[in-house]
Amino acid sequence: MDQLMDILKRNQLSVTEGRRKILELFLKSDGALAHADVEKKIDAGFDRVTVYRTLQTFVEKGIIHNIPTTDNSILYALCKDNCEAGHHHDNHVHFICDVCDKTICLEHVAIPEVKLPKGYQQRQADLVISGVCDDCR
Amino acid sequence: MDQLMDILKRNQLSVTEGRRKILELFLKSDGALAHADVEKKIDAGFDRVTVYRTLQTFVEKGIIHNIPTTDNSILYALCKDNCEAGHHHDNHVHFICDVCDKTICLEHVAIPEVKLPKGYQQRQADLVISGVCDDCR
DNA sequence: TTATTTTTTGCAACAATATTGCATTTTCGT
DNA sequence: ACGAAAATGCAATATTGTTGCAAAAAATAA
Repeated sequence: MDQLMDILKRNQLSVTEGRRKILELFLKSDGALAHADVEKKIDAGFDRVTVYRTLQTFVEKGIIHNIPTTDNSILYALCKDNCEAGHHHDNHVHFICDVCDKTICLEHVAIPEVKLPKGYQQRQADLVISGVCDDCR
Repeated sequence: MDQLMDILKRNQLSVTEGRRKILELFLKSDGALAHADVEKKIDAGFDRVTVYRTLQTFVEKGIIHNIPTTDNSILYALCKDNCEAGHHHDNHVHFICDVCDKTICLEHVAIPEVKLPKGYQQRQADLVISGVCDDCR
């Protein structure tokens, strides 16, 4: 299980217990995670600040990316292709259930091209679909 | 200018100065507004709590809706068609500029249908495109 | 390995944002 | 105008995110 270390090394990050644990959490959880989720699901007692900084670092390095939400929370999800820092062309489609609040990533769905007004340059596109998931019907 | 009163009445809301002012603000500003924007742009000194509650009420009534963002802020925008409370089929496309942070609503762009997994029911779809706007190039 | 440098962490304090209860005020229907 | 219902303001509280700095851990060099 050196996948964790690989990812961290590749991104020139020191390998620490906190980073390993958080990264591991993302690797084994299919959905997206909010800051609060990360804090809860990690048994070890890491400081809130550490979690904030770790997530921030991961985003900067392009290990994870954040997903738009309509409530004021930030959801983070793993970048499957571990894209280069700075330019993530992750065109993700996410489904948020109104009932159970779970967010899942629809990986196989592609976002069609959208024609933007003149002069607008697209970097990233996120499609967020909300409704009721299969479990909550 | 009884458009304001009309909207409020239609949604069974008492007509108060705060609600009129806030609704007016949305009507005359083309883009989306955050809570902070609303507070700033209203000259009258309304309590923060009132603004929170008003925005919440407007969302519940379907007068405004909120736009997904990747930072942890909530953006509100007017529902053009003043849809029924509860079911807003507002499939909005929004563009967020990475530089100036402005959010604009691309009204003429439609979100194509997306095939969801079995049992999933779509209520709303939001496409958020980020990049650089024409002004910031 | 040990010593030195660099990075990360935890703590504490702080700042910003959002929520709740309750008394007062305003609006609405009669 | 009057009484009932709804909205507001205030204070207190909760939640969430940030910053500075000293201690601890990890990386680098010898």
